[in-house]
Amino acid sequence: MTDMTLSDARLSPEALFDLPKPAKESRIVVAMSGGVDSSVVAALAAASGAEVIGITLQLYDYGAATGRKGACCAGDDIADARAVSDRLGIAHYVFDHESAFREDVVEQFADEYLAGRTPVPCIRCNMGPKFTDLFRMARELGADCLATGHYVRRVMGSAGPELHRAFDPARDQSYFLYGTTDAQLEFLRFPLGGLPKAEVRELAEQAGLRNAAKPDSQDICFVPDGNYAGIVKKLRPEGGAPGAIVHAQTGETLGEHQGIIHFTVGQRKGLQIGGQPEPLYVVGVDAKAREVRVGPKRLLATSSALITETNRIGPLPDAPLSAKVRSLAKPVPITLEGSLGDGAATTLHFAQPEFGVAPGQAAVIYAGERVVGGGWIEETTGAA
RNA sequence: UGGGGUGUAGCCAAGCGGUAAGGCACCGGUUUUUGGUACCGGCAUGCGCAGGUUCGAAUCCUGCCACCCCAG
Repeated sequence: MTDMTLSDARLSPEALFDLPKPAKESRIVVAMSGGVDSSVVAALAAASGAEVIGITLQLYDYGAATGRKGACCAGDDIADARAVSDRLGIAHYVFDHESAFREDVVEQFADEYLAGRTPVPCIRCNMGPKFTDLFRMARELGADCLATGHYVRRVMGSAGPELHRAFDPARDQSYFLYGTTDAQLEFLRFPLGGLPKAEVRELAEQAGLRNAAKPDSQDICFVPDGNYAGIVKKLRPEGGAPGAIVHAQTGETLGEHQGIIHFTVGQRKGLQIGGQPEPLYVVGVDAKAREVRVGPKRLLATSSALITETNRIGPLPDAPLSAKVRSLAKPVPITLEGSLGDGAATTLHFAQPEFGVAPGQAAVIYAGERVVGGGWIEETTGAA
């Protein structure tokens, strides 16, 4: 780690970009958010000798998010991406994708909450603006590949490229990329998937990037100060309509809430119901009745989940499968009932009861380190 | 009106003369490119009010107040 430089063997163009022709004859488009990670990707690409074009998408009105630290793709971030590109001597384009992002990601985000579900905007964003729009632009620019700063690995298998979890499990972002299609994966490169974060920061410093010490992004990029409900209510005021908090077993009304958009299955905090012998968790959200159903933790136990709009990456292996139903979780053993991919609906059975499985979230399916695919959680069945 | 009971933090609640358990809620922190979860920490100079007994009272005594139940 101490002797690391941009000419390190592990950081060779072959290892990082797997180009179809010599680097000197290649053109790499880098998706630059303005953060450290994608900046380092740009630096690595530039060091490979290839022609590099950085692209930054402006996804939302950053005026609204001014002063926010750790946001991606806006304001200072765009300036950072530009400054990094200048320093590296690469071309850099900024495209205004605000309206598309608003339609594909933000509006849907709000609608999901209104329907009593819990969306994952980062996945929608990857499926739409990042891997569809950016993908097309890179193609149009005659690029040989599109490189991003995601912490996942693209590994060549016998049947083509596979998507694998990051080398650094603490950084793995595969949960957010299950929707990647085979065609996209063919063209995509994830140079950081094999590196620990600390090393990436070191590379940023060595390259003299001004955002080397920039905080990691977190929360939702278009939500200033983490108050997602505020955004939803701004877009859909009806989301703040009050309703009852009802005990799922006794039917007793325990309290009132200020809008179902504030709640998600598995949530414990914010119910403001005291005097209970054990904590209460949200076990269901009834959007029609504007009712939040609560109960003890054991009511969260789920034995299976119906997932829809499934995607499969590469062939389904003959190997034990596991799944993550949230970003921060260890994959748990599962079996599938039904086919995976091409948008089919499939039922996923947990070997052991899983707690806090929320409709609207993604279930991402793994075979060991490999991401096999996934889908949106439509409904769940209690283990009781 | 008579008889009985209860009043301890936002809520539930232990304590029964030795200097305020615990749970829920709430707040803060850690973790984290979704929402959450989990973990750690904080949270009554005070026990309905006013007197009294005692070295010492939430705990004993007296009075008052409030609420609940039964009776009529």
